[in-house]
Amino acid sequence: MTDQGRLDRLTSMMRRRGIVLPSFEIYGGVSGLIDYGPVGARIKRRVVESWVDHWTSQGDVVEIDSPSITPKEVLVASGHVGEFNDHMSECRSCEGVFRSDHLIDEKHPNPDSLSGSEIDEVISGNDVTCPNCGENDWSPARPMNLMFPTTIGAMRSGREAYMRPETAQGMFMLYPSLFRHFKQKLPFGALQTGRGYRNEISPRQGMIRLREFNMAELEYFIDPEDPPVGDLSRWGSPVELLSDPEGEHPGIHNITFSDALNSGIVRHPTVAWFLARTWEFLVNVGIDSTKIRFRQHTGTEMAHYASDCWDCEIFGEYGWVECVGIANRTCHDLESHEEHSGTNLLRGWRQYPDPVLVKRDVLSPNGSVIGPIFKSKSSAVSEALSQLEGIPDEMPFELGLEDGTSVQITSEMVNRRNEEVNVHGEWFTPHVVEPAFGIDRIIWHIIDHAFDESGKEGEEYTILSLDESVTPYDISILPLFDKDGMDQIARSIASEINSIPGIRADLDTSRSIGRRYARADEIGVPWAITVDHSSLEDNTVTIRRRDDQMQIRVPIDVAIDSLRMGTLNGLF
RNA sequence: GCGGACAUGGUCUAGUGGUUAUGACAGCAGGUUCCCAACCUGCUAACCCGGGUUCAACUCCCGGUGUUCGCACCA
Repeated sequence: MTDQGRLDRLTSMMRRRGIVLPSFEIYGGVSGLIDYGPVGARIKRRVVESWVDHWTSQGDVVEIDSPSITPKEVLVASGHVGEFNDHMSECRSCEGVFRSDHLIDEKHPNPDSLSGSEIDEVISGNDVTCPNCGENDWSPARPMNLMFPTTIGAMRSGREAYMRPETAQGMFMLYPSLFRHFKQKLPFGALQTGRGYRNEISPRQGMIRLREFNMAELEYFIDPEDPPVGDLSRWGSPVELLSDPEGEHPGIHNITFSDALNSGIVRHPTVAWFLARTWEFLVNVGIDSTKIRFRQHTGTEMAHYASDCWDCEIFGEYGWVECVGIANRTCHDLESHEEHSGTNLLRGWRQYPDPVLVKRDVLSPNGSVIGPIFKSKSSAVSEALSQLEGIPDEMPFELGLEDGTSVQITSEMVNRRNEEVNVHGEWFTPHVVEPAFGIDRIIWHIIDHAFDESGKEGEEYTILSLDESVTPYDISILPLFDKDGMDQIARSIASEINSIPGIRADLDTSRSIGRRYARADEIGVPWAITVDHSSLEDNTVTIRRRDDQMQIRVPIDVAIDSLRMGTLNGLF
């Protein structure tokens, strides 16, 4: 943590200037919910757009968009209903509340797997005392799910559902469509940005822990036997990696991504690629590269779905904060959804380099004999015959059926046949590498890192030195005086600039010019055009650069064209 | 969720059981000013919500909500 004053000034500024404010404030506010105001919403839009661009520019990643409301079955399969569901036990003596599984960690090999009543049995059978007051007087364990429950449809026929705790399930639901879209070839990825909902017990720290928050997640589907290996040599500078203290390379490493992979600190090549691309994104939107580090999860803190996980942490006013999680979710989700839904569409096809000729003996059922004998059971008999591994040498033999019963098969019922087939490939469940971004946390740190109070000529002065890709406005248009024709020129410049797609100008006409520069600097507007008396005579304006307050004079059309082309810096 | 502290214009704040509830900054209108929060005049704008005590509550009490600190929690 750094000095408290700066955090207060920063959050005050963000309220005052309409960046981020508490929601529903006239009704007292709700903790864990925030609004982006007129300035903040533009910053957020640009951060999200940069993020989507960053990943879709890879060419094998597409954007999708799916509902927040998610039927319960989906979240049962994903594990969120079960695992996401911590039990809490309350001490009747001191009213302390504790996670039940933590209380019985040492009394039971796998406390996570227990139901509420089983937990209570373990607690009462083991003389578990309250860590706070030492008493042993527990109320029954209560499940405390962090998801917001809701109902789809009205009345009793409604279907149980939850607000999604992550956007990732949307990508898994759409896997069959994505597989077709990518011509049935891995690897490919899909991403979406949107809201996620977690009913946090006690959200604190402003926009760091929210109950409704903006996520941006990418699911990258790969063949685990042929994981894509990106070119990591593009990133030459070392990055801070804190590897698993229980792993093979414990400790802090200052190392390039490429060396981290080669030395085995990062275990998976595709994960390494996403670490590097994540770092690149963060730096591109203005995160200070010296305040980024990656931390590998230990086995015990890993989410239920992940087999390997790195957090990207960013340092700011709240210390090191996890802003991105990069997880190798393996085949967990797709496999579980296949099982729960009964579909077989969540697979990838692995083509063999050369077809493999497979010879095998099969017993093909003779329907005209089997039918009359087994009647309603006959289709089960045929099915069992086709599943048979290893053909019995002697007839008759006992054939086990799926329902547990068995039947006598005689030689008249089957034809022994020698089958030869060319096998061209095989189905498998793809693995998933997932970078999951907390957009609100990233926006916080972008603004934190840009918030520069170093002052100007000894006076207090703040500049929000945002990267140009995420500023709320691209430029301010300032008539030196709001009269004498300067107002007219300023208005027409503003409207011409605003007609350029994706570029926004802010026209500010009130109070002194210095005050207006200060207002623009405070919210990070990188450029200002000032219309003055000379503009009336020769159609020139001055362009002011936020970061050094330098000014140059150019013709109006040069200013606008350079803004359009993004080449204003070249004029200085 | 527990315990403590706190809650006054947009922001930061002063203060009182009873008169018109401070001040600064920001904002608005006008004046002035030929480029970096200047100055002058005027203006807008607040006691978190609900109960209770009291002749009278922004002030005291209780509850709620929010903020914050510590504990717990953070998949």
